[in-house]
Amino acid sequence: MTTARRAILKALENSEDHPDALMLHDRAKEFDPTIAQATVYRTMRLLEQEGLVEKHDFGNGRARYEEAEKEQHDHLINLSTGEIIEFHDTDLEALKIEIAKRLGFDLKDHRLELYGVPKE
Amino acid sequence: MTTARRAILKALENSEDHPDALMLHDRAKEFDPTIAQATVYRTMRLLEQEGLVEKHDFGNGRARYEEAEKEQHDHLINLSTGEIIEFHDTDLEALKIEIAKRLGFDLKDHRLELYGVPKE
DNA sequence: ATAAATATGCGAATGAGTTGCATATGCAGT
DNA sequence: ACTGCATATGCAACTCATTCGCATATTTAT
Repeated sequence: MTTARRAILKALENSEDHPDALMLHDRAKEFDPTIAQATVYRTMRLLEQEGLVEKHDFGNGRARYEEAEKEQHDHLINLSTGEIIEFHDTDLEALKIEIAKRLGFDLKDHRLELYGVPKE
Repeated sequence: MTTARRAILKALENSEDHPDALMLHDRAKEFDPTIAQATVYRTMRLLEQEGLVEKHDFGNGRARYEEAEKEQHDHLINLSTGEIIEFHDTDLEALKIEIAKRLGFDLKDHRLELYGVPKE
């Protein structure tokens, strides 16, 4: 547990917005001004492997991260603002498992993103 | 309509396996041996913009393509083999739209991939 | 406190995809 | 078919996110 890692973890805890590696680097600098980009990348990879963090690709070139804790959820991206909204739907979860089963598979993972614009 | 583009289109028609740009380049060489990578990339971008092709990211670094025609479908990736299976589920479609609506959005696009291993 | 193990910073390397530019090609209009 | 011009191509150089090598610094086990 190093200064750099503590800085990254704090930056992550303070972030509610699915930050990317660059944002995390900036935010972590507040707690460890000398932290390097490479360290952020290395640490995020580690955290992801440990299952403490989830990595997402919302299609903007950079990977985005969030703490892996809360109940399973999916994301809706507001195409007008880029805002990311989390949602959870039990029917949807069940349906995903059911579809995989129907195709002869055990569902191990999945990725669902909805892209939408605000109504009217 | 150039030789290079015809080659790429033929390569694409002959491909049932969601090829990436490298695979398409190789396959297009059969019809135009001097075709360049850059041309494949440029053409795929064009085809995607024209809506003739869909670009997917199945999480292996390279974008994968398929002709945009058939009815809307999602993908299940067999984690054991890398094979990509297409499926369509009406309930799922309806549910996605319904969830977006519930959150106050009109669904414009979505991305769903299931990752699974063969049962038992 | 010391040594062995691990993490860091830096800059260089990677790899997918893009781009600048000079040349080649497709496509009118004749 | 022929000329002109717009567009596409090949090539090599470039971008940008991410990774890596390595010498040094920090942790952790002893």
